[in-house]
Amino acid sequence: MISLEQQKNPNPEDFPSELQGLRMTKQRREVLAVILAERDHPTANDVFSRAQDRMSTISLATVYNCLEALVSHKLVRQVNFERESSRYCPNLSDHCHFQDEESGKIHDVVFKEGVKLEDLLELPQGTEISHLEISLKGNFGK
Amino acid sequence: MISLEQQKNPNPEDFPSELQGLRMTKQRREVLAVILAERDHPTANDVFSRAQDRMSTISLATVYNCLEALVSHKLVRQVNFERESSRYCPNLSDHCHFQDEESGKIHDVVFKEGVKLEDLLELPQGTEISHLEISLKGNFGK
DNA sequence: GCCCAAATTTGGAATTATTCTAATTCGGGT
DNA sequence: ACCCGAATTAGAATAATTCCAAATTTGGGC
Ligand SMILES: [Mn+2]
Ligand SMILES: [Mn+2]
Ligand SMILES: [Zn+2]
Ligand SMILES: [Zn+2]
Repeated sequence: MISLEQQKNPNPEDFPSELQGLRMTKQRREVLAVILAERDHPTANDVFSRAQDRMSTISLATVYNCLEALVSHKLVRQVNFERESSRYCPNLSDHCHFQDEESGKIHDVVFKEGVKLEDLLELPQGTEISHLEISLKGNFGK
Repeated sequence: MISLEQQKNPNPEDFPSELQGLRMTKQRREVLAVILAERDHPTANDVFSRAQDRMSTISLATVYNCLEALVSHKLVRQVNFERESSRYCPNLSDHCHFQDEESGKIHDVVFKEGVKLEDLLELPQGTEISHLEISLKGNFGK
């Protein structure tokens, strides 16, 4: 059993045949490997072209199917900025996203330790949050 | 000079001919009035049909043009949830959005007083934030 | 008021990320 | 090896948004 969390160059072969209750098919394995291989935030198309390098027969529809399966089983995160195409993130730890307006690149931003959402927002009590997305845009000082 | 902030039934006629440096054309006035008339978060299409009630000749392209003009001049906020179509918000005060998963409706959520972003996030120093979007999903307790 | 250039509006076509469809292939269990 | 439900595939469909080029409206100068 491997730790997917911080492996540098994951070998798809090493993934168990099931993760989080999701059957690891050849294609899902490949898509997951592609995402885990880099610390960036590729679009579905990026994932598609990277996956094609090692599996030339994979289809874009399959990449979308795999991404949706991986996201719903919480093996990767989906990241949205305004109306841009979705991106996919290998980092499962609690974090949010900052887009550098100059390069368009997306960076992970970690929450300070011990901060709770209720400390920040006037939420009507009883509210249950199932999903939270924080997205920042800006630049790194002049 | 009127206060747009909390007017209940704004009369487009009352808007000055220029706001925030934006020329108030008939159509922009109408689109703005539609958005200010309710405290909800209509889509471009919602705005289009509401605007058509009083201005039957307005076109969807124009609604999109007007929305983009109003948003960029900060007379209206644009709100995004995942890949759903954009919504538009009349509330210019500092707040974020909660979507009730049962009804799909979007509610404004106010920030607690005195909380600063830097208190929450490990931002590399020097970072300048030009845009921030916080979106929550969930439900109101069982 | 009239004229002009510039800005805006308009209908329709184009774009494009994503989803859908229906047919084919795959794979684990027998 | 055979079966059956699940997964993959190519291609068509969808839908929000943007683009385009023509028509209209606008404000400013005369
Ligand atoms: Mn998300
Ligand atoms: Mn926004
Ligand atoms: Zn990330
Ligand atoms: Zn709002």
